[in-house]
Amino acid sequence: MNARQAEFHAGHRFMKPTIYMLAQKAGVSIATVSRAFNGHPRISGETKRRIFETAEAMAYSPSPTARNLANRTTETLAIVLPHITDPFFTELIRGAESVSKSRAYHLLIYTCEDMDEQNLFLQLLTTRIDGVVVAARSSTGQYVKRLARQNIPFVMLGGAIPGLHHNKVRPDNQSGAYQMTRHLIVDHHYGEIAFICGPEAQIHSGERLTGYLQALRDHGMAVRDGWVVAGEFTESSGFAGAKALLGLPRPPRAIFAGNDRMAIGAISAAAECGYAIPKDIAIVGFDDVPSSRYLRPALTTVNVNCFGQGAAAVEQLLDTLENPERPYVDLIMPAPVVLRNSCGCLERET
Amino acid sequence: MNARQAEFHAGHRFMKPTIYMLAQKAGVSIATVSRAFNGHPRISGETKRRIFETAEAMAYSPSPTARNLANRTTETLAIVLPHITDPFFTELIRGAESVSKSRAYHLLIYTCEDMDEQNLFLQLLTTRIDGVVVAARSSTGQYVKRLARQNIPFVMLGGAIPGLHHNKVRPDNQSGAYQMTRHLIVDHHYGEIAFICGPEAQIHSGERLTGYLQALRDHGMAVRDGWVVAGEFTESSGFAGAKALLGLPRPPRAIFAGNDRMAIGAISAAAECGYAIPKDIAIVGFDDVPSSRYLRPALTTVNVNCFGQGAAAVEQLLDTLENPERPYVDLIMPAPVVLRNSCGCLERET
DNA sequence: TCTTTTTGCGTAAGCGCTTACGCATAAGAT
DNA sequence: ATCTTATGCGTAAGCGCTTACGCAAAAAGA
Repeated sequence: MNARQAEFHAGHRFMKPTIYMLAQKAGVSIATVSRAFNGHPRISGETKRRIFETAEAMAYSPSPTARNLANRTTETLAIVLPHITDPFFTELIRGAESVSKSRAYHLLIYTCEDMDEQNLFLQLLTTRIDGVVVAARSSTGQYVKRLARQNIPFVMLGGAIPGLHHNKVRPDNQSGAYQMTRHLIVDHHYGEIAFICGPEAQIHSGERLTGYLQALRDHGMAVRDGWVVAGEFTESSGFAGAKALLGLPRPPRAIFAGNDRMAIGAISAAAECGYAIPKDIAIVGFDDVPSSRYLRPALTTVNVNCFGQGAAAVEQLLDTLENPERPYVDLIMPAPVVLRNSCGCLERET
Repeated sequence: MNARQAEFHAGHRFMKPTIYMLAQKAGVSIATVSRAFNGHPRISGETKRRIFETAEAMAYSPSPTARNLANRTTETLAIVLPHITDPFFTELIRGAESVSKSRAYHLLIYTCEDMDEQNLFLQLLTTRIDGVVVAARSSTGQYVKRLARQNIPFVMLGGAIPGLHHNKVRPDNQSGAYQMTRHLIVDHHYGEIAFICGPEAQIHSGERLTGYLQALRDHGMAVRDGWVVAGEFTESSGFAGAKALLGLPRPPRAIFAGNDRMAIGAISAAAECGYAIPKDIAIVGFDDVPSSRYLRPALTTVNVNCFGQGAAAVEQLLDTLENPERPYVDLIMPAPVVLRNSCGCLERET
């Protein structure tokens, strides 16, 4: 079989060299070739040298697919995100990529953007992955259950699936929003604080809103009608939201945007309406995306350590991959307030 | 063998169901199962139904790896980028993803960020891909040659490898920069125009610089010493570059940043130095990333259709994958100037 | 009714690797 | 010099699929 295969292959024109062809040329068996490429100890230096030499000469490199099949592993992870437009998610990816690379795993990125979630998860099943990191949306649960059923390890970012035990990492959204609101109330004595909320489909939105409301309540402040407006976590929705707020008969003294992108839009809107920030109106965000310090004024926001979340998620995933018996962990990342200028604090850091 | 394998598998606890197990339970041969899952015409509706039913019941889904091996294709593409922090690249990815999804391909994203290029390309060889899109940097050539040697189809984004025939798509950087400079000179009569250049390693940088210089020359304007400063295509380097420029004994009347991120940094710097934009100084960018219209003032820039580039690149790749004899194409994307406010033009679009 | 064609399915040989076994030969121990 | 043990390598059986080939039964044609 060995010889026949080698001959057969040699007969073809552009066929990629296989382990059979290499073995034949190097005058060894395919087992030896395999051992050379896998760093097996019981192989002589001389043989190894010869194999690598011939491999180089014929531009051989082992077929990853065949390897995957024989090894029953792909060394590949996937990360599922709503989209990659938001710096929040790109930072997440950077974190995830950083640790998957350091542990020699490949990372596939999937976005729901131009595909409904259901199809995405179906496609996920047709690819070779060892595990998945899923950035939760409220609708994600049902699909993730499919993964669970197929016994594909996964970790949820920012959410939990009821009735399912699994790894998760999430920022402490509620506390972050609470502290930020508290800062505006207690440290700046702003009386009227509006909130631009993110989309319902994103789990973060609700948690941040809750923190904001809780802080108002705890400090005896009423929630005025029309002071919580809906946004989409995008610049344009932040812009629109702020315009609406500023068009109110009695505009707020501060705007708390549910994320930094909306804060950026809100700042544009306020500037366009002739408001000085933070003198006339304070605007703060949430996420602390890298560019928020390059805004003028520099954005006061809540740091959720996007990079760290991505990194932690992959770390957990790889840990349970290596040790399936390992108990699931629920990692809650602290979300500290980062004071810059847009709230009225005066530090200057660039 | 069939029966033995099935029994063997059944004996294990958590082993994923294989085609053998499914075939046994459904009372057919593995060939029939395979045919059912591949939409083969010569199979009865009844049998197919039964197979899918049992598959559903035992949560079977065919192993992608085994399929890949048998089919000698992976339906997976890779895209190699310097990083994903820049919206330019995320748009590129969006474009690439959009067409690869529509043609039922998977897309792997690779960044050089925390890994030197050489390792990245080595890792690329250990994954299962049918082709690669490479966003060129000046150092990329040598590595891409390796791909060529392994007969892996690829297309270059923004650059060409000398001595190698291949597909490429690139923006018309030089013409875009030329037109933008011309706009500042001819339409606004700005006499002193500085340029913040991108890093040498990125091919775009040089081309844009060339266009800028050419326009100055064509309009009889001298290039003043110190008016071309080096940047890194990041906000912070744009900030620093602008600061340097504004600290000059005779600061420029306009700053042309080599990309939008640097323009954002430059705007911050100018604002911080008390300059009004565009009244005191005009600042323009390059790329037209989505958020540039949410800057205040809205950024005048050059549109390079990042999304379109990514899409076109994948399209070309898939085309040569489907038809290897197809001649290589060199697609040059137009790079029109987009007039907004930061140059002094007054349109208001949001 | 007797071909001929079509339909539905099974058998077995791959796809290109890994690895358990096992067998010489070389090295070490006694 | 003899008996272990270690070393280097080959044989062959998988990994979980696809598919060419072939055969029986059903459908169509005569």
